[in-house]
Amino acid sequence: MKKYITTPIYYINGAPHIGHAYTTILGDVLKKFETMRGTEVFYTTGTDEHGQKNQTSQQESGMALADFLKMRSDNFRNLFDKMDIDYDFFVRTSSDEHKKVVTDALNYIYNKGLVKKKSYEGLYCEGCEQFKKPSDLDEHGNCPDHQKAPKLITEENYFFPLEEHRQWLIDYINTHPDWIKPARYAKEVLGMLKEPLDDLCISRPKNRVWLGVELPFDKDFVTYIWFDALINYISSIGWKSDGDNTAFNALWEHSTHLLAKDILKTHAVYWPIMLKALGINPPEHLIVHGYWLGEGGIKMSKSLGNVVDPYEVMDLMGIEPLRFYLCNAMSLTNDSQISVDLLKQGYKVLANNIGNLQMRVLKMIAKSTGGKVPANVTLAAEDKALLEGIANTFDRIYKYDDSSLETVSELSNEILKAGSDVNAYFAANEPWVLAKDESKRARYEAVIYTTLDALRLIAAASYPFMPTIAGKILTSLGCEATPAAEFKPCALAEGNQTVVGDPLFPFIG
RNA sequence: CGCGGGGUAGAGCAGCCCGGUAGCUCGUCAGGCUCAUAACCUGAAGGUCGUUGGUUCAAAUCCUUCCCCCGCAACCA
Repeated sequence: MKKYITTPIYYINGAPHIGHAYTTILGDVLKKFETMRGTEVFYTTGTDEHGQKNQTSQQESGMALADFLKMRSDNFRNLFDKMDIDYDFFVRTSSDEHKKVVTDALNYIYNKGLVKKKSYEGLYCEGCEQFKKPSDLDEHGNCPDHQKAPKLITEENYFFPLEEHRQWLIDYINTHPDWIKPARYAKEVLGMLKEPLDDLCISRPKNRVWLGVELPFDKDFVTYIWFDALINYISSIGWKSDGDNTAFNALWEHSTHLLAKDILKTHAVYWPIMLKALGINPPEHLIVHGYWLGEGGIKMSKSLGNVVDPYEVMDLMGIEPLRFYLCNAMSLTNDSQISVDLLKQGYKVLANNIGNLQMRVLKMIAKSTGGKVPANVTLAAEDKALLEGIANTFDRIYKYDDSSLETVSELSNEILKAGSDVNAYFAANEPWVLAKDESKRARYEAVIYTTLDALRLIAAASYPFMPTIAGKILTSLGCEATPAAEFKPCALAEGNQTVVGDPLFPFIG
């Protein structure tokens, strides 16, 4: 089996922020988790480069269109590269390959008679360059952002009816309780489906918006940006409107879209209905997460000074501790707070629990045995219980049927708990006292072996979050740097040469 | 009554579905240890679990009243 994991494609009319970083990191962690347990993963991310705002920004920039789009897209790609994201494909909606699939998909539904043209009358705010609903306006009927009355305009557009599929979608959600995770977001979608669905407007007249995919059946229009953007999930893995889709189907069958809650409706309502029209099943899972809020639990904003910049915090603590922190701290059901103080706090826990544990045991053994892992040790019941407890916990998590937000959250928690347990074990057994008494040599070696083996298990379990650091810990124990998802106690080879290196989590103040 | 989520020690969170001595991390204080990265271990202080009423032998947990915060309702992870 091969799995397909996607992030949303990011809208390039803005700088990458911690939320983009998080979603993309989450996908990478899931990919590494799956890969470790032997499941191949095709992981995609990319950029959404069409639409009115990009068009306006490009014009203001004075740059050539292709250069402008590449520059903006690279803002994202460079961040992901700096974060060592192991994506398999980076999709750009401005690419010919993607546009062809959008065109094919439009033709496909058009030829099936699923698109209708009608005139649309609405209140259009020229400042926002958007249609406004009456409920969007203030008490004077003005646009709240521009303090101006919107104009009533009429324009022809192409529409894709959704309402006839509403009951099907409700039934689908009710019969597939794992489709949208966590479950609270499935509830939210069911709420959206209580009211009839308006037809989805899938076109924009070129005189307003020209940056997009031209409609194949009417050259005066481009495709609505969301219709275009969602298609990336199938264009990235080679869907064809006519032709052999064997490879596509195999991958699509185990597909997971990661997304934040703000784009739930597009992914859980529009997208499955679009797919249905194309004769494609819904993706296997939607994994939805909340927002990162700034200090005080309020939205990040530059004026409040509570923005957490991904580059800044990466420079502060390193990408891998940041990955661990974000996966550990994101709430399963709520928005989560993030600040430099909280990040430092999370880093400190990692450094003290795991970094310090590695250092204390390695330095001790370097003095007593020249760094060799003790051989022929006899473990006490307490030693075995500790190792079995840790191994069984990780083994259980790594054998879950699915991997999701809950999985990475539980795994990260158990890693920290194991670190605490081993530190407590180490202190309780006082190997530094045992070392001074030659008659207690056997016990000393058993305690050291147990601690080293526990550290091995913890490092292996940490691999999806911190591949390089986990690899360094494993190498320092004389093990392979790339672990498999096998969590057996007492599997550390006796006689391995251990090496004391530099601190893996240096003090950051 | 538009939909959904939240309100638990100074801070950040878990527990709530399947009622039964209120838990974790950070911070604070005291003690211990000295192998180790301003580290580690142990203990303590600190919460009437937003509010009202109810069900129950028993409610953070179930039902109910009200208050507050946040998100969504064609920008944005």
